[in-house]
Amino acid sequence: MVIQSAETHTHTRKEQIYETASALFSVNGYRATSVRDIASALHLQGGSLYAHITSKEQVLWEIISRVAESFDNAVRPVATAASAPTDRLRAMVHAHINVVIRHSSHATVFFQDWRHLNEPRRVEVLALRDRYEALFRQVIADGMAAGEFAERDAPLAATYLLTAMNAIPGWYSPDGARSAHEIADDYADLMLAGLIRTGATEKGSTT
Amino acid sequence: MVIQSAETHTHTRKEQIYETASALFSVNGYRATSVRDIASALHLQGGSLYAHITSKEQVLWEIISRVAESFDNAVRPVATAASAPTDRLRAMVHAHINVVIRHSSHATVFFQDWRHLNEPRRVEVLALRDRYEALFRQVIADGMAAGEFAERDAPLAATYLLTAMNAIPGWYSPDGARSAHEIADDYADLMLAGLIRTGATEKGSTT
DNA sequence: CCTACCGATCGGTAGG
DNA sequence: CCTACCGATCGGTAGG
Repeated sequence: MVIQSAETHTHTRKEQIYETASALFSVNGYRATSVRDIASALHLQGGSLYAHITSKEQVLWEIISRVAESFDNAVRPVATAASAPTDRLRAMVHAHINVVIRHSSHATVFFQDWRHLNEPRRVEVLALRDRYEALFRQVIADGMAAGEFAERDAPLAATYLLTAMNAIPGWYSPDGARSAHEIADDYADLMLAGLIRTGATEKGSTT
Repeated sequence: MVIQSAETHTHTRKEQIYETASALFSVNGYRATSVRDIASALHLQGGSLYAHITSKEQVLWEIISRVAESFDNAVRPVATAASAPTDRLRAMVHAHINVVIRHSSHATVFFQDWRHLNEPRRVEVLALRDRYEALFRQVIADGMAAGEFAERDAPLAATYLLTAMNAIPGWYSPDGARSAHEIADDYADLMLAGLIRTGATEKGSTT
């Protein structure tokens, strides 16, 4: 076999189900996608899915928990690196946007359908999310403590940045004019300019 | 009768239905909210709603088209004012965030459930939205042409700002530490700092 | 993995 | 605005 599948672990049926479900959920939403929609996209009968899954909600959980882990794996290392806050934040923006675009449909399902998880999992994913977003709040707070960033509301700035990045799958097209890397650069520029101390050289800021 | 209703036009049954539906859609989503959920929140039987509405989707359309109009009414006047781009953009951010917070549930339904509109309306709301977002793209482009803002990707900057503002109902709480006005101020500051020409006084920018 | 089925619920209507 | 109902579809299961 010379040509490999474009997807990552699409060899097993289980993985195919997750990929197909993710694609359908991301476009139509979890509640508007039936188990039979997923099955027929795989040329299966409705009930046949249950040889591989235990419930529709378990599929949702699988999609969401996996992409949550991808975000953490990609961003936590650069967030906790030894470099300056400015450099760390720029690297985090690149890492986050990379995941958001590479796992576009999974990320969309995460952000749009987490409400439909049942109760132990719903609260768990919110905790994971908060723990992750704390990485951004922390770097911004670090930048202020180090004097690189002006003093302002760090959690609000983190939310501003994160919500803008998380909306990218809603409008991004791989055929569009801008690559993921260019978008990440622009977003980091816009954010950093808003944070960095003006008149950093301490001359010429006496307007 | 001394005490008035807290809601705006809650006198007619139709308006009560739209308000109730908006509250339920915004929390659980359009597809996860049944016509009977709306009815029972109003202490009615399921079928009784159809004395006032023609379909569930018409209710969705009413909610979405009205809040879309609210956005336009609030922002278009300040977007087309005679003032400088910097001042106009700041005023637009305030006006937009005001609508987003004052009509929180309607705005959430707009952003999260427009996909569930049927076809003539779905494309219509997308056109309205694009026409509206063009106001932001235009002011940013104006600011660049006037030399107030540095040259960059204006549509991308507009998307960055709009998506961040539109996510506010997802985390904002009226009991929280920050008022709508303070959030608008901070968001405008963060955005404008990212756009405005550095070293505007043309001295001290020779790093 | 299929056929055939389960009870529950969906949006909507008739007829008052 | 209610009672009673419609056909369609839902997530999930039995038994092979």
